[in-house]
Amino acid sequence: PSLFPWLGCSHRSSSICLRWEEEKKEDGVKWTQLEHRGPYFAPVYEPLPDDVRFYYDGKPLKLSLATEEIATFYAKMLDHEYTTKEIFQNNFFNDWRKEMTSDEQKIIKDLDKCDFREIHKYFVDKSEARKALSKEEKQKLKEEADKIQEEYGYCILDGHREKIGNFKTEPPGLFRGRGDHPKMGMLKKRIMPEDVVINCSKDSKIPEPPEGHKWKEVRFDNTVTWLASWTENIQNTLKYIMLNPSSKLKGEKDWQKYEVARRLKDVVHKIRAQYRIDWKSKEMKKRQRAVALYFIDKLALRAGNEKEEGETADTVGCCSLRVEHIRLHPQLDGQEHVVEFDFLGKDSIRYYNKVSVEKMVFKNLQLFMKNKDPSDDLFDRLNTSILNRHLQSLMDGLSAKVFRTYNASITLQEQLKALTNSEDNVAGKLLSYNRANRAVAILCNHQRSTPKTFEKSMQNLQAKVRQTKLRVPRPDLTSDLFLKKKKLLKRLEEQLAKLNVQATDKEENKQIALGTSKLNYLDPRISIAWCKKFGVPIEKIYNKTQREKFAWAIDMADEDFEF
DNA sequence: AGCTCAACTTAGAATCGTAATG
DNA sequence: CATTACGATTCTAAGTTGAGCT
Repeated sequence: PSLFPWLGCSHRSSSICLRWEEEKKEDGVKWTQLEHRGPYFAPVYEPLPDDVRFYYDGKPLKLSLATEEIATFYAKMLDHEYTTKEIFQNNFFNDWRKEMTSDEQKIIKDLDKCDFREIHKYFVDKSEARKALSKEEKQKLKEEADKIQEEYGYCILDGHREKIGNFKTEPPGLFRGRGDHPKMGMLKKRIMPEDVVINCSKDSKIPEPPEGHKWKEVRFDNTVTWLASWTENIQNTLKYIMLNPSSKLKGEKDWQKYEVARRLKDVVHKIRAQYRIDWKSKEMKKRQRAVALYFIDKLALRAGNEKEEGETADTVGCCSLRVEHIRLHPQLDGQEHVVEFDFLGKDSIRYYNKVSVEKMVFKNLQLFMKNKDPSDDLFDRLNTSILNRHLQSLMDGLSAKVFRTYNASITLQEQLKALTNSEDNVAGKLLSYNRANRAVAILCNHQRSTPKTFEKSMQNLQAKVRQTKLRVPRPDLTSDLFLKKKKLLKRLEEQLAKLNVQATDKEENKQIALGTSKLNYLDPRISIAWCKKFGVPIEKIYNKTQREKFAWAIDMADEDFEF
């Protein structure tokens, strides 16, 4: 039986199977029934034992409960790099002082005189103690967590029991922005039921707020998919409780995303031809649009919205590139018309690339940069809204990010075709798969910091390779002795090959994160078709969670699937 | 056209749990 | 059996998009 009966077998014969689908919803309507228990709130603050003290200017100082709680947030982070940063310290201290009693404010005036070390040690010990718990005690904790998950972790959506993605409110703490964030260290306040808006269906069992509390609001909006929301106090933006990726709602949306990208495949040649023509347009605006689109298409850059200065880290995408982010080289390393990109993108991840571009693009860039300061916008006549409006006019549903999805998926398909050798064993095929995946991750600039244990674990692996090599019997033994060892030889050679593959894969993966593209950019049907075609079990490619997320694709893709 | 904002997807780091190893 | 290593999972920040307003 199908995991996704509502999908029917529409990929094979949509007209016949429509009857399996649920009642078609009106435009914008996301559900007809939604019932849940509301968010699970972060545990209340437990005061420190009396023997764990905070010191000011060398002397112990008993803090009020609220002040102490915020002190523990800082204390817990003491050995993190964040606490060495001046902005972090200042933001923390400002916000902390705001929550102090007036007596405390009179005393605590200098963060440098605050000694959190005893509190820090208390939490380190506590976490050690947790790790050292007996099997039974750990089991008991696990059961308690499972019970909460069971009670709050699911909702009913249109008759199906669905897993919720994030059913807990975010606990209070100190804001940890990425990169050079001006708000790092600010106090993230505790979310109370009075901050929370509940969304559910009118006729469902309305969730009860915790004893003695009220919800901010209960609404019945079936045009949105969230179950609860609140406004976060750092950036003053909304946070939502939403469904898990394994849910039908998210799955269908995911499917739809890849179908849009597949439609782009049909018109991308036309679009490319058009932007080449537009490079010569007499309208500056059109030229900028055409060059930006070329970057988005060729380099898989993000759209690049404008950001409010001073509110977030200074990062850019395509439309928000500044003159200082590129350098033009008429010649470089034997190539012509080279553009050197160097900027911080999403999450302050550096994008560095040297690309040889078409002559017309190069000339246009020179033109766009003429008489500008380094801090001026490269595309001063363009923004994401203009670009996306244009893209929408070229194809229904087309926006800048569709190019990332399209180029990622088509690259995976092409690379799999080029790299897979049907003669290889499963390990060899998996290396090819990972390499194809890696080509996409590199295209999308999905980086990670080299794992702390990388060098060590690489050395361990190399040592293992050496050991295995030593055990391989040598043909210089007398020939019948050698023949007897043939079986062993074969086994060891296989093992050795596998280890070498592992080592290669590991090294190539040092600073590349494969997960993001796998989860968000690669049409899962490509991978599933590949698995089926080459006899690789799907579990080798997708773990349990991933198989749940991609259930829709596992259900529909056969080995002939073409993106 | 430009601005603001809600709603949603995408992202790497931190933490957790378990399998491999000694 | 204890420790380590690593994949899985959780967490929540940081993007994109388009609607609605002026």
